[in-house]
Formats: sequence, C-alpha cells, structure tokens
Amino acid sequence: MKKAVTIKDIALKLNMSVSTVSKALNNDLTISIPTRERVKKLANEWNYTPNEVARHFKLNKTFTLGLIIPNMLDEFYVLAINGAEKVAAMEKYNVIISQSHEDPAREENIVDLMKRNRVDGVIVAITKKTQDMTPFKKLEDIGIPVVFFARLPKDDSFDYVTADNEDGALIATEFLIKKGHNRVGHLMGPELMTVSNIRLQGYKTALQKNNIGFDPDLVKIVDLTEESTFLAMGQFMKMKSPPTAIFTFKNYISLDAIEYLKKKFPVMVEKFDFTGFGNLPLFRYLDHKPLASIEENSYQIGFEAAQLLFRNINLPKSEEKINPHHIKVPCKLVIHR
Amino acid sequence: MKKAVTIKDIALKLNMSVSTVSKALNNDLTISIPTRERVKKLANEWNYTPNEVARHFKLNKTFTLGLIIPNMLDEFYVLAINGAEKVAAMEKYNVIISQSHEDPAREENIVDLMKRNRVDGVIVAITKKTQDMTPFKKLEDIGIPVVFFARLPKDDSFDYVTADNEDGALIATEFLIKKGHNRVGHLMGPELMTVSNIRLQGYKTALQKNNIGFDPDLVKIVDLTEESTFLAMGQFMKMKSPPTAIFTFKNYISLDAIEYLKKKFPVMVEKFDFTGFGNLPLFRYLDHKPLASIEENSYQIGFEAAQLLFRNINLPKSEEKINPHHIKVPCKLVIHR
DNA sequence: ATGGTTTATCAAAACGATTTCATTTTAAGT
DNA sequence: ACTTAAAATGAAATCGTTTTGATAAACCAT
Repeated sequence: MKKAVTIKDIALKLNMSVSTVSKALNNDLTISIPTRERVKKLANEWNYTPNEVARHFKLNKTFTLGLIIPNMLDEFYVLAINGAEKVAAMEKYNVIISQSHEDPAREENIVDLMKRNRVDGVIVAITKKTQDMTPFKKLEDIGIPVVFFARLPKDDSFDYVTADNEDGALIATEFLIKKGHNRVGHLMGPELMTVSNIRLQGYKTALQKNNIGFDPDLVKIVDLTEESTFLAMGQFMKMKSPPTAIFTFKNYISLDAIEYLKKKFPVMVEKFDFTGFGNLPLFRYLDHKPLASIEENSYQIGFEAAQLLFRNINLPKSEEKINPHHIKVPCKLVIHR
Repeated sequence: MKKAVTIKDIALKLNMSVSTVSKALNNDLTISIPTRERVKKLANEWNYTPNEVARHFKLNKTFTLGLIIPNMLDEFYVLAINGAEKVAAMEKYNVIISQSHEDPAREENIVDLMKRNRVDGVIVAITKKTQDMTPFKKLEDIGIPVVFFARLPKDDSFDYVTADNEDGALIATEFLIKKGHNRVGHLMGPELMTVSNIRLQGYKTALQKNNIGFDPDLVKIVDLTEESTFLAMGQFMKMKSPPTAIFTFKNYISLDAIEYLKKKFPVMVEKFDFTGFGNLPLFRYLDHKPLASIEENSYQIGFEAAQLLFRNINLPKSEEKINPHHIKVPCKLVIHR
C-alpha cells in the first residue's frame, strides 16, 4: 500500500542523520541555511507530511481539546463550539467534538475515550441527567483539566463558565411585568438541572423586586417535550385566574406553548406574552413568536470556556489548581416585536 | 505533575515483562488465566488508561474518521454526522468533525491537519466554492481514502454518496404542476455547485414530462442570502405573467421568498405554493410554510458515506481502488399541509 | 532419565519523531 | 601552522505499546 514519507527516508536520500532533518524542518538555528533548504526542498517534492501521531506520542501532548455536548441539533451548542474552536485555533490546537445525546452512559464512554486519546483538556456541557462526577475527577487525576459550561455540575469544585442565568431570568420576567402583566407564569426546566433552579430564582427575584407575591401555582416543571408543555399549559388555563404572560426556561418551550394556544385558545394567542432563554434565528420566520428572548451569548461562553481551559493547560506542572474558577457571561434581552 | 500509569509500571510492580502485561490486558490466550487476572486487577486498581496515542503510533492506525462539513448550523449536516457516527461506533471508530465555514482555504487546512494526524479516512461535503481537488488527491496518495457527500466534486473519479437530486427535484416540481400550476418557477442554487445543476435538470425533466415548455425567465440563481432571494423574487413579480409556484434549491430559500411576499405582496402569500429541498423541524411552528419539502435523508447519506469509506479502509493493502463508487440515496416528498 | 510437546513468559525490535550530548568540521586568532 | 572557539552535524536515548522469535518451565510418553 501507499506509505507516507518519513523523516528517515529524507535523511537517507540526503545522506544526513534524522536529527539533522528533524531540526532542519523545525528551522533549528544550529542547522546551516543551505542544509535547511535542501531538506525542505526534498520534503516538499516528496510531499512529506509529518506524522503528528508520532510527534504527539513523543511530546506527550496532543494539542487537542475534547468537547462534549448533549446535542448538535441545538444551535446553542453549535455556537459554543464555534467560540471554543476560535480560541483553539489561536493556540494552534485542534478540537474534537462528541455528542452525549443526553445519555450519561454515553457521556462516560466519551470521557474515557478522550482520556485514552490523551486530549490536553476537556470542555463539557453535561447531560440533563448526569449526577456522577467521578469520570471527570479521573480525568483531572491524570492531569487533563476540565471546564464545564452551560450545564453545570452541582459540585462546585470544578471550573465552569455559564450565562448569568439568574440575571437573565430576572430581566426576562421583569420585562413581562413592566409590560403590565401581574400574573406571570414560569415554565421551569427539569429539577435535576442546576440552571433550572437558578432561573427559577431569577424569576422569583423579579417578582419580589416588583412587589408581586410568589404563587407556586404559576410555576410548572416541564421536560422540554411538547407533551409536557401542553400538559402544563392545560393546567395553567384551567386555573381560576391563569397567567397572562409566561417566562420559559427555554424558548423552544415558548414555541410549543404558543402552538398549544393556537390549537386550544386561538383568541388568546395574541394576548399572551412570552419570554424565554434562547434567541433562535428561525424566529424571523414566525408570525407568532415570543415577545423577547434572553440571548445567552453561547459563542462567548464557548470562547471563555476554552480560554479558561488553556489557563489550566498552560499551568506550570508544579502549581496545582487552587480555587476553582467560575465565570459568568452576561445575558442580553432581545426584543422581537 | 500527575502522570498516567503505564504498562511498564504494572510490569514492574508484578515482576513481569511488559509484553506479558500487554498480552494479559489484551486477553491473549498464551497468557495463563491467573496472570491475566492479576494484571487486570492491578490495572483497575491503579486506574490504568491505555495510551492510545502510543498504540495508534505503533499500529500505524488511528481508528479515527475525519468529517469535514461546511457548517454545523445546518441541520442537514448534523444529521449526516449522526449517521456517520453511528457506523463509526459500530466499527469502534472515532469521528472528528471540522467545519470549513464555506472557505476553501480553511478546508485545505483541515485536510492537511487530518492528513498529519493520520485519520484512517475522510468524509467531506466540500464548500460552495471548492474547485481544486489536489488536497484530496494527496490524501489518497498516502493511503487515506476519501468519500464525498452532499456537495460533489466535478471530478467523477472520487467516491461519493448523494441524495437522488434529480429525482427529488422532479418530484417536487411535478407536485406543484399536479396542483394545477403551469407557471412553476425555480430558485436555483449557485452555479458553481454541481447539485444546483442537477436539481435544475430535475426541474426541467418535470416540465417536459408534463408537456410544459421550459421558460428560462422562470429560473433565477440565488446564493442563499436573503438579499439575493428578495432580488430574484422582485424580478419574478415584475414579469408580465409571474410564476404562481416555485420550486427552490433549498427550503431556506422558500422561507425568505415567503417573507418577501409577506412584505411586498401580502395578498399573494396564501396563493403562492412552494416546494424545496430540506425538511426543517422548525416548519411545525410556521404559519406560512412551503407546501412540501424534499426530505433528503441526510442521516442515511451520512450512514452510507461512512459505510462506503469503511469498504475502502478495509480494502486489502494490495488491491487498488478500481472504479469509483457512486451511491444515490432516494428522496421523499413530505407534505406539510 | 531422555527426548518431545505443550504452555507460559520474556527480551528486544519496531513505529516516527524530538532532544541531549558528543563529535566533527569550519573559521578565526595568533 | 597551531590552538581555540564557533558552527554544523550526528549518535543514541526516549516516549508506550505491540509483536516476533527465543527461552524457560511444565507435562507427557517412552
């Protein structure tokens, strides 16, 4: 079969040692200019392609970042990937991406794989259900730093980057209140997720700030499926005094909620106001859309997560991580109409 | 710094040679059961994580597939990735994904990178503008097989997997004709792209089959930006007898076209019928959407591309590729209302 | 006991690059 | 011409694993 040219082949042809060739290719100053050029010329002619596998092995470094995300169909994560890739590119690092598909077992496999492949660091948004943090601990045990983003571990000892969820929730809720709504509901995310609770907190704070009493009946937990949103909306609409506006955990939920209204209470569609996390590009095509979105700046989140990771990667061997770094990226309200 | 345990550490501790440990861990039958178990036990206790970098280096094989796509924000590609990943997983291969962002220079970098990293094969959807195929030729020169999908090279000597674009275009156009339209327009994709021309061909065939003369004025080329679609629609609407239905290269274009009508000819919105390639999940939330989509089965395309790639990877060293394989995955019409 | 298998283990080479240290060559200074 | 310093090259070790061929130990039959 076809085989790639090695440094040795070149050395042989030019009657020099492999060390000279290696150095020549790396522009080592101890090699004379003429030799350097002879080597490079032949390397070029022969289409020499350095074997990075060998290099990485020797250097004990892969110049690769591992990215673990739940699902690439969610634009949020794609943008975060792009942000991380940007930083990686600047540092001449590669990025490998893997999807957990919200399955903790699969996630664990991926972590193991990345560990075996000796990535230099890992950036991860855990699944909705991830509880056990030992796989990540083990990564750090062999010196592979980890940074979490978007989906956070309960355990605060890890580094993470997140949107300022509490503030975002506050802004989104307050926006509805200022619009004149005093019965603002909340469609909350899964209880298991740390962010769900933080956003709930922001919602509560907004009420408080505006002297509106918290009514537990105005909060329903959904799991991001259409059915659960429909169910929750049904419960809302059955109330003696239903909410007139809703802040949702994610705007995908708002969309399903609007669908529900379109089907069951068409007259209400126009009156009901929604806000939620996630500013989706498709909104521009919708006739009925949330009033406003919380833009989480996922690109920025990915960007900062990668930066933080590099800070850990480049830490001098001796220095151990002292305190975990927690970074909050500010949110922004985007009004759609 | 923390260091990972190696096979050597284990051998030392157990007073055996590294070869024995290696074989034990690989369940080699020439190693006695008791030794095998002793080794595995300690490996487990010490959290031994095989260094795949070293392994790949030694085996001259990385068990990794490279995937190059234009853009992960397009669901089409994400689904294709998922299909390819499925096959890779079955073969115990990893997948690394990189985005060209429609930039041929960037694409070339990625190819080079994958070559240096010695992936075992590459699956690629080229950029809109890619013309030069030598980077891919060079890949094959050192024995790394390539399979193209979705976006095809002009050069037919490569393997590829594609939707049956001509048939899809035919079905989509004919659907409009059968609905009673005899002035069916086409918003065509960039001329540089092979698929654009193939879809145009399908459109023409549909007209012919239904005894409708081809009117070149009913075809406008767009570049997938909103502006160019608006421009093309403007030209259509200025005609003495404009089209009453349009088949578009991609349904994203249909969406922009519908937006145009909403703004400029609100009364026409309901009368105008659209079909196009790409069945987007977000359609369910739209009040004004294309009449039907051509579902390209991108998951299937990714799946088959990976399968084809493995056929090449597993080719005995001796056998050279004879004829290129070209696979067409059938399309399906999905009606939205 | 002797030779002949079979079974279990080991030593060493190999993969492709980098890097340290030694050695050779060239140039400079007297 | 001779020493000495500077410049250029080379030899060899190394990274962690697999694999081949050799060796040692255990078992069997005569």
